[in-house]
Amino acid sequence: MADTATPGTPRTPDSTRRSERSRRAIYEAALSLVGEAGYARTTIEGIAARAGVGKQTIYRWWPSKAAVLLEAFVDLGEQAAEAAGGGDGGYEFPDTGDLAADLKAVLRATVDELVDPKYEAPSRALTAAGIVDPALGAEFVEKLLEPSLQLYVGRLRAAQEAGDVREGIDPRVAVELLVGPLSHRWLLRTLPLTHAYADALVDCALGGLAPRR
Amino acid sequence: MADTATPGTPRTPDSTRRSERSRRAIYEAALSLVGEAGYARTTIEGIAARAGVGKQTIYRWWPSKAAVLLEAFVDLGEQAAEAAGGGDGGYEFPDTGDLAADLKAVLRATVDELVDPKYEAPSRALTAAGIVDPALGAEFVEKLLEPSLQLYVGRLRAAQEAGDVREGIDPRVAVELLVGPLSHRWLLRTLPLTHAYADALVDCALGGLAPRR
Amino acid sequence: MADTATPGTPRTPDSTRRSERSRRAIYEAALSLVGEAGYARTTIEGIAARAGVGKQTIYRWWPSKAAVLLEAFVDLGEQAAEAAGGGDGGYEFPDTGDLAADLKAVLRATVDELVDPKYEAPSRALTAAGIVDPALGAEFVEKLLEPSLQLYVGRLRAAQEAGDVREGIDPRVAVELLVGPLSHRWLLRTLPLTHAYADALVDCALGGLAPRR
Amino acid sequence: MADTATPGTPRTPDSTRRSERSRRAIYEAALSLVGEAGYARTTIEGIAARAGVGKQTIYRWWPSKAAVLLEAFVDLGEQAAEAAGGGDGGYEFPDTGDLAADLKAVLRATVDELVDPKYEAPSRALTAAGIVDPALGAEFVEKLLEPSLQLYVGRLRAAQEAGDVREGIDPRVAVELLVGPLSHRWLLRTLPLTHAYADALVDCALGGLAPRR
DNA sequence: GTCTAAGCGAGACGGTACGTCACGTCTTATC
DNA sequence: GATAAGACGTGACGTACCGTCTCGCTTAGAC
Repeated sequence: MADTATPGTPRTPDSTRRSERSRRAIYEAALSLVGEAGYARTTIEGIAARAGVGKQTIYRWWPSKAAVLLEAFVDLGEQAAEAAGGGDGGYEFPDTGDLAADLKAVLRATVDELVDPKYEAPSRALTAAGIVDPALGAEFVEKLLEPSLQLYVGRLRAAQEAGDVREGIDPRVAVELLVGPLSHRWLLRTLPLTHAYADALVDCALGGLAPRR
Repeated sequence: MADTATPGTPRTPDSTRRSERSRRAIYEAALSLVGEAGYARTTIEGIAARAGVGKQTIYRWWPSKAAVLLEAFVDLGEQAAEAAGGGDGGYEFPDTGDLAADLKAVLRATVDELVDPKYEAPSRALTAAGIVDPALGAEFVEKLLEPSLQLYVGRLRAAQEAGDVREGIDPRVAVELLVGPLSHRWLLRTLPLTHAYADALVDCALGGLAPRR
Repeated sequence: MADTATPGTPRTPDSTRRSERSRRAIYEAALSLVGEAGYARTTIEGIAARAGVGKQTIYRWWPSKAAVLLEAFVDLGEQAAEAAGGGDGGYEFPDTGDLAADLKAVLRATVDELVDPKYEAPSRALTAAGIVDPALGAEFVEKLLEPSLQLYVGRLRAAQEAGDVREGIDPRVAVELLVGPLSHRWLLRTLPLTHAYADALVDCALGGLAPRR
Repeated sequence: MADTATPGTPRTPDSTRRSERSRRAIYEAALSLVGEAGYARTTIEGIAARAGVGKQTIYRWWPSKAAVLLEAFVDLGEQAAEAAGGGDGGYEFPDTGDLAADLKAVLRATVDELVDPKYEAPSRALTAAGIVDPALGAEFVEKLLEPSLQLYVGRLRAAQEAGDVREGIDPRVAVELLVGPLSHRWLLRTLPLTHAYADALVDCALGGLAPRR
C-alpha cells in the first residue's frame, strides 16, 4: 500500500510537488511557438527549450504535444474569462427577447473570433489534431466546444418555451443547424466567413427553405 | 496559355516520361498503409517501400505525404465513378420531384459513406491536413468537396424554380445549412452520425425553426 | 587556457556523460567492418547498426568516418601496447651497439606489420584518407606516425654520438632515407615488400651509393 | 562468331564511333571539378553535367570516377609533353657527367611539380585512390610512375658503368632511396618539401650515413 | 541516296547512404 | 522527489549520387 494515487503500472507523479512556474512557462512557450512557426513545426523539444524546462517535465505531465497545447488553450480561455467576466468564467448568452437578433450577435462574435489571427493557428491545429485523434478530439469537445454549445441550447430552449421556436424541434439539432455551417466554412475555407454569412444563416435557419404557405 | 504544367524555376520533371506503373503502385501503397496504420504512422519511406519505388520518385512528383494521399484519393474516386457510371465520372443528384425525399436520400448516403471504415481514416486525415495547410485544403476542396456541393446547388436551384424553395434563399447557403451540420458531427464527433440525424436536418432546414404562422 | 576541448560555437557535447560502452562498441564495429568489407563499403550507418548505437551518437563525437577509424586504430595500438609492454605504451628501439643489425631488425618488423592482412586494409584506408584530407592527415601523422619516427631519430642520434653516423648528417633525413622507400613500396605496390628489401635499404643507406675511395 | 570484338558477355562499345568531342569535354570537366571542389566532392553526374554529356557516355567508356580522372591526367601529361618536347612525349634525364648535380636538378624539378597547386589535388586524389584500389593503383604506377622511375634507373645504370656508383648496388633500390623519401614527405606532409631537402637527400644517399674510413 | 544501327544528350528509375531532426527514455546533479 | 540538462537508441526526414534503363535525335557505314 505504497502509492496514494492510482496504483496503475506507470509511475504517477505527485502533483502536489508540481512546479507552477514550469507549468505556466510551458503554456506560454507552446502558444507562442505555435503562433510563430505553426503547429507542425512546433516541437516538444522546442517548447522545453523556450520554457527553460527539461523535456521530462513535459513528458511527466502531458501525453502529447496536442495535449499540452489543448491545456494551454483552455488555460488561455480561463484567464481571458477571468479577466473579462470577473466571475467564474461562465459567459452568458444574450436574451433580449428577439431570438434572431441574439443569434446574429453571437454568431457574428464567433466569426470575429475564428478569423482573429491570434487564435486561428492554434485553434485550427487543435481541431485538426482532434479530428484525427479521437481521444484528443473528445477532450477538445468536452473542454472547449461543448460548453459553448450548451449556451446555445439553453437560449433555444428558452425561445421554444416563449413560442419562438416550433415545438417539434430538437434544440440540439437547431444549434448545429446554425453552428455547423459556420464551422464548415471556417475549417474548409470554401467561401469567406463574414457577418453577412452569419446573418444569412440565422434567417435561413429560422425561416426555413420551404415557402411559407 | 502555353504550358499546362507548373513553369516553376526548380527542376521541372518531364511528365511525359513518367512511369505509370510507379504512380499506380504509389497510390495503392499510400491508401493501404493509411488504412492499416493510420495517417500519422504512414511515412513516405513506408509508401516507397511498399510500392517498390525509390523515395525520390515520390519526392519528384509530390510535395508532401498529404499531396500523395489526396491524389490517391481523387484517383480512387475517379476509378469508382468510372466503374459505376461508366460515363465520365459525373454522379447525378436524384430529382423525383419530392425535394425532402431527395435530400434525405443523398444525406443518408453521405452518412453511410462517412462512417464507412474503408474511407473514414484517409478522409479524416486529408481533411485535417487541409485544415492546417491552406494550399492543400484548397486542392482538397476543389477536387473533392466542391464538385459534390455543386450537385446540391443544382438540385436546390431546380427546386427553387419549381417553387419548392423560397425565392430569397441563396442556394449555396441552403446547401451549407444541410451539409455543414453533417460535417460538424462527423469531424468533431460530438454526437452519433445517423440516418435519423440526416432526416432531422432536412426537416429542420426545410421547415425552419420559427413556427409557421 | 580554460577549456580542454574545442570551445567552438556549435553544440559542444558534455564528454563527462559520454557512454564508454558505445565508444568501445563503435571502435570494434568500425574495425571489423573495414576488415570485412573494405573502407569504401564501410558506412557510418553500418557502423552504428553493428555497434547497436544511434547514428547521432557517432555524429556527436566524430566529424567523419575517417576520424572514427583513426581513433579506433589509435585505441587499438594503445591496447596492444598496454597488453604487450605493460607500461605506458612506449615501445623501445633496440640498441645492441650494431646499428645496421638494429635497423634491419626494426625495418623487417615493420615490413611484417605492413603486410599483415589484419592491419593492411585499415592502414591503407587511413593513409589514403589522410593524403587527401590535410586535417586528418595531420592527426594521423601526429598520433600514429611521428611517435614511431621519433624512436628512429633517437637511435640514430645515439649512433651519431657513438661515431657510427657521420657528423654532418641530419638524423631526421637519415630516418626518412630508410622509412621513405619502405613506405613507397607499400603504398604504391611497385615491387614486393620483403625482408631482403629492408636489408638492402639499410646497406645502401649506410654505405652510400658512391664508391668508397 | 557473331561479334567482332571480345565476345565477353558485357556489351563492348564500338570505339570507332566514339565521340572525340565528348571525350575531351569529359577530361576537362573532370580535371576542373577536382581542382575546384576536390576529388571526393567531384561526382560522375557533375562531370557529365559540366561536360554537357549524358551520364551513360561516361559509364560506357570508364569503369569508375578514378579511371576517368586517371585517363584525364595521363592525357594532360601527354599534351604537356607534346607541347614541350615536340617529340613523342619522352622526357630525357640529364647526364652532364656530374651525377650528384643531375640528381639534384631532377629532384628539385620533381619537388616543384609536386607542390604546384594545379597538379597537387588531382595527383593526391589519384594516388590515394590507387593506394586503396589495387587495380587502379597498378594502372597508375604503370602509366604515370614507372616511366619516370625508369629514367632514373637508366641514369643510375650509366653512372654505375662510369664508376660513380658502387658495383653491388641495385639501381632500382638506389632510385627508391631517392624518390621514396620525397614521396613520403609529399604524401604524408610530415615536414616541408623543399629544394634543400632534395639536395640533402642526394648528399646522404650518395655519401651514405656511415662515416668514411 | 537510303536505311539501319550505334553513340549520344537527357533524365526517370530503384536504390543506398548521407547528415539532421525530433521522438520518448534514461541518467546525473541540483535544489 | 521534482527539476534542468542532455546523452542515448530509434526512425523518418529530404537530398545527393549511384549505376541502369529508356527515350528521341544524330550520324555514320553498309547497302
